[in-house]
Amino acid sequence: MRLLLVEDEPEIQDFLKQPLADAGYEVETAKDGRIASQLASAGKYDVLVVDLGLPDQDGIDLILQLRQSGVSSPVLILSARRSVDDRVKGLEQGGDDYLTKPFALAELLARLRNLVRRKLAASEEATRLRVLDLELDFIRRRASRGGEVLNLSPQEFVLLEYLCRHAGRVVTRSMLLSEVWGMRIQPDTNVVDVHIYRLRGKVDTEGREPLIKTLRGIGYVLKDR
Amino acid sequence: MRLLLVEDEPEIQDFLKQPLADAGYEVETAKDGRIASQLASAGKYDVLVVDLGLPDQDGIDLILQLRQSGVSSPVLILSARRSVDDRVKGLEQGGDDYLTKPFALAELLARLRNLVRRKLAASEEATRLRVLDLELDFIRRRASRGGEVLNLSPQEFVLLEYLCRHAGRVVTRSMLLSEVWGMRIQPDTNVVDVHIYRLRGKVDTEGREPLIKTLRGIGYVLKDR
DNA sequence: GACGCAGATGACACAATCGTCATCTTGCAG
DNA sequence: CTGCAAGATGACGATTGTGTCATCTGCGTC
Repeated sequence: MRLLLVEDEPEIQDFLKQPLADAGYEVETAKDGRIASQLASAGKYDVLVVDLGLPDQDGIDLILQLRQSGVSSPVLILSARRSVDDRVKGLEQGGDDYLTKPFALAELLARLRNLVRRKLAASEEATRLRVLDLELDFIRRRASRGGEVLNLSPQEFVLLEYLCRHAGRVVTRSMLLSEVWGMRIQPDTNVVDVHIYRLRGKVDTEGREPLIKTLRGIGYVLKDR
Repeated sequence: MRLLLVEDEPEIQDFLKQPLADAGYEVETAKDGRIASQLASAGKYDVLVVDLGLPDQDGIDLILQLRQSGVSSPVLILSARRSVDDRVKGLEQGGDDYLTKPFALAELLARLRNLVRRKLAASEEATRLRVLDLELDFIRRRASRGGEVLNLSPQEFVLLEYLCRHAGRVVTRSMLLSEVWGMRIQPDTNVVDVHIYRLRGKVDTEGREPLIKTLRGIGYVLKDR
């Protein structure tokens, strides 16, 4: 994890640098806003620690400026300003967390870990979907069951995605036709049946518990437990 | 935004409920761990506010339990326990933020907004990619330029994705062959050239500034500014 | 300015995907 | 138990996607 520490006081820098490194961060430091801007725009940091009291610029302005130029890494603000107003302002203007000095090192570390963890978790959640032993990866457009990759056609993947997003709930033919196939009007067709059939051939292979259930006269359900 | 407030003291509940509603949250409340578990597992909340001092269960245990059962919404801990140890423990065991009582309403609101905003931003970032006026949507597998949707084949999409993820940097043929086509050994082929050609026909259409540049003898670059 | 080669382009063939249809199977009502 | 209708299955043809090859173009060198 790459971390940018923006802090002008050498004592605090020294106080933080080693423990942060011990905690597994690759730490780089900037002692004023100008340097921080340069570093942050160039390198990709996983998290930033910003002291508000900088010699050349207000820390809040620095953060606003970074956000403007597309830096979206989480920012933890470190500040001697303890008032509610200051805290609220910091949190609203692009800071993701706010810690007042004096602070406990352990708490700083815990909060940093959290910022990073939250971001990873959110990405993970947005790009993957799991239903029982079924797993969809939307970035790679790959599905797997029990760890084994399924060789799905594009359409099959979309169909399975829809089923997974509605796992445990009934899905009718007309829902599928309009949502997956984008057919407003629904002519006499059995595309859905055929695709479900093909999908079953790949997902519910012999020896596995069948996940795609038929509800006669209604539609289909994907088992979710 | 749906918010679950887990708090046993009626005064604090009352104190918070209206302001939270005013801030735009649909608030539901639980006065002990059991009720909170039920509600949280059933409904999808965008954020949880949990008081640690519950009558039937320690709040930390509740959070651990929720995480276990797959609830991944961000949690803000509210607590009278002010020690560093308590705060660190709360933050490490599944809490995403920790506010000690007494607290300022404005700060609670600011921190809540932050939790939600962060999560949305991270999802957004993970599922979309923008390079100049080019935009890729990985969930829908759609690319657009200047708002206009491009009709790309699967392979073309993957190629464009690779170019975008390396925008501004040189991409050689052999990089593309191994990363996009998965070819370890690289026979004499011009697939890359052909696909770049086809991609250009859709991305760099007439009247637009060409984004896919050729570096003779080296490879290609996607312009990023 | 001519030449040579990297890259662009156009045409083709093969492969994968997708929707339709005809037929078979099976759950269920009577 | 029987018959029917919903759904499953198998096969086919149209369409689209993808890689190869032959040829053309134009950049950079001499």
